[in-house]
Amino acid sequence: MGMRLAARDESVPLAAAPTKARGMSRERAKEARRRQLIEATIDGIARKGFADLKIADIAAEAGLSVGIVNFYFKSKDALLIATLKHLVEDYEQHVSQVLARAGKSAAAQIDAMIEADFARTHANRKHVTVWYAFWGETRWRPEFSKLCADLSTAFQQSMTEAMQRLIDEGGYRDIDASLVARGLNAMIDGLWLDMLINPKQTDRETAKASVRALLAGLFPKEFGPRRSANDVSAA
Amino acid sequence: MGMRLAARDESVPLAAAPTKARGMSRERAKEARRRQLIEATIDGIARKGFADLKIADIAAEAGLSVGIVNFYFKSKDALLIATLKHLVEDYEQHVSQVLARAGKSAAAQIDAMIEADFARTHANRKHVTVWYAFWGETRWRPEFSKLCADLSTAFQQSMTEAMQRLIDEGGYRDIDASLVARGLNAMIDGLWLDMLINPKQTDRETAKASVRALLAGLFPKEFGPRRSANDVSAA
DNA sequence: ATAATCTGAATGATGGTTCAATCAAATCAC
DNA sequence: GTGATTTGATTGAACCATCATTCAGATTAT
Repeated sequence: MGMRLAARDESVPLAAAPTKARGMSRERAKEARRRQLIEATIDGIARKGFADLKIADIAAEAGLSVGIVNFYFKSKDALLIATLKHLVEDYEQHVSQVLARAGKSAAAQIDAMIEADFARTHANRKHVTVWYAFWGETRWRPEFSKLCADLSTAFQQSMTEAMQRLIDEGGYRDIDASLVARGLNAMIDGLWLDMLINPKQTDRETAKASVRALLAGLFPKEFGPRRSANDVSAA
Repeated sequence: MGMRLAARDESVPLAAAPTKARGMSRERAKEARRRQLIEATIDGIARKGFADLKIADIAAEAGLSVGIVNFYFKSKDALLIATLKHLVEDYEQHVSQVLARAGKSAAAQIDAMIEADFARTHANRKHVTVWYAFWGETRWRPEFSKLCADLSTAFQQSMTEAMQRLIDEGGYRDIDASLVARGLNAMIDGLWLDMLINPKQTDRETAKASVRALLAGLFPKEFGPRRSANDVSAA
């Protein structure tokens, strides 16, 4: 390898490197930087798109230099995988929290899952944009694929269980819990796409109303027209 | 501009250029090549993904040289836009045909739209893959965005009209046609995503069954458990 | 003969990655 | 404690591989 020494201009001082907070252990500081770069990647995708996202964009978004990315992640690809992993974990945690806070009845749990999916913190333009960017690439990246499939399966399972409980307790006939749960989850993802493509026509509230409209037909006792969301949310 | 002359090896003959069929006018031949390149682009996206698709891949897929792409399209971007336009037009035509063949009752028309969406020719791995690739990029490409939004709006409108007719004629109460139509369309898109991410769990038939399961709850007379798809399909 | 079509090597721009130099924090020596 | 030394973190220019695009020349159709 030949010389690649830079002729640094001594008259220009280097930008002050952001200093870790006092008392923060090196290990924790390292974790914080990784997190910072992941957040910058999310913002970067939202701003520039998946295809146009450069390492330089991520660095700029984080207020750091380009070299730093390969110091904390072995490649751009590894950073993208870490970012999707972060999104998945964040989403799982969000749903768990909402479910734990909700009433234990089957209807309340289903309602909570819907609320979780359309919460302001997650069903916003930035998040939806980034999720669809990843989904668009999933097909050719096995690591993306696995993360998405596992999340989808887990959510599907929770929804099916709650649905089965609702069917059993409510004495409903001729309803396949698994099919309905799959349709419901699909509808939620599709409504996200709608919010992405037609934000004028579909907002969070309209989307939630759409989901409830279909639930009302299947489970009139719990989601019927005379019952409000508050009724089912109460334990 | 300096010389960029190639020292072509005269001993190797150029590959025979595919010749247009006899009697084909130049205008038609040109259209055929454009179409060929668009098909190659679709195959290329399906095979390599949006992010990794090179001009060389498209040319190879079409069995032509790299130079040809910029002869028929002013840029790679223009080719991608033409490809999406082709997909949109093809899909619109497909839906029109299926609707025209179906019975005129509201239920039959709704059923036909579902059948159209899950037809073997369109709800297959290749098509779904490519659509999601485009959707993933839509956010940052106004041309993509407009094409997708227009298609979505048109389909939404047809579905809402049929739904309203079903509600009026069937004497249903407390059902908002627009909300239900939006939910239904969203569910279809979401089931496509499911087929993409979890192909083992979700195939065309399961997906259709999911849609019908929800419709059965809302419109028991037309889609209820005792009625088969054939019943509503008949005029 | 002329125009349209087609080829593929050369070009030039772009952007991921590397790495020598520099800075900052932690540890050590006393 | 204070200065010296080691270790870790950060920078950004240089490197280099990768394409989209161009275009001189070859081929084919009219």
